[in-house]
Amino acid sequence: MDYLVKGNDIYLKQDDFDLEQTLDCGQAFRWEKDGDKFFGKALDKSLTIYSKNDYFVFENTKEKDFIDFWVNYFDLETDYGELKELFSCDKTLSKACEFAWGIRILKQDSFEALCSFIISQNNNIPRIKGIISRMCELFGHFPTPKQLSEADENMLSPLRAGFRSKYLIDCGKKVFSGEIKLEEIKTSEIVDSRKNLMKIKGVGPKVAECALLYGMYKTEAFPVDVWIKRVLSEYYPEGFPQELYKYQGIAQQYLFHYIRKGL
DNA sequence: TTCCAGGCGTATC
DNA sequence: GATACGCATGGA
Repeated sequence: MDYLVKGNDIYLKQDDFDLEQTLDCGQAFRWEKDGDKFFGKALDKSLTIYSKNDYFVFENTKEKDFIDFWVNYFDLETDYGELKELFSCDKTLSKACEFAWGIRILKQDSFEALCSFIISQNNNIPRIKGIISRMCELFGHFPTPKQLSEADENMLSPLRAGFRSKYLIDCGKKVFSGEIKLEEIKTSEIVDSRKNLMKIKGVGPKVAECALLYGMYKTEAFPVDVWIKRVLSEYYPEGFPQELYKYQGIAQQYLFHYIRKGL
């Protein structure tokens, strides 16, 4: 980890990292750009970050928070250069990685990722951000399982989440009661993890896959939405390369960004 | 006005 | 197991 402490800020040198690409590629929904700075939240933490010359500046950040939280959140200990090399064996992926060279997978909190992607269904990214923002405003922070379990649809009406409100409540109830144990799901075999997540109303194959990839860092989880469906039918009619299985979720993120913004 | 968005539950066969 | 349809909301 190549960083230094300067006043109240942390200066980090990091390859394969672009803020815009990482924070605005549809994996997290609580980051906003203001000029050249990004302001965002993850669980109860918040951060202002921007790039300056060869460095990423973590503004007003304690070294302890950087080490204990943000290093993991931004997945700084994974070598994305190595991953991109692995992906370069495939022509389409190679182009996607060239275009979206600075994407990293954010290691988000499991409950936050799960709720976020429940909200994402049949929805567009600006609206997903709006609903999550209003939800955090309503509760004062990202809601806990307990808080969602105690909510009712009327209480959640300010979110304008539509039919997804009842799904959020069911998710809160099942996680809070322990019927769904996210910590166990994190460490179990992915087949079992999927099966368990889908016991929650409003969690189907796509949402489960997103929760696994972004909230539990199962890099083989492969969310297929309308965009990835288009990529698969156009460029991978024979199926996705099996030799990339272990990291196909990360590959998917490069492809997702590429097809939406690069073509 | 109609279509679409990081889908899913339900009914029906 | 596959397919069809409705669903809340708001921007294009």
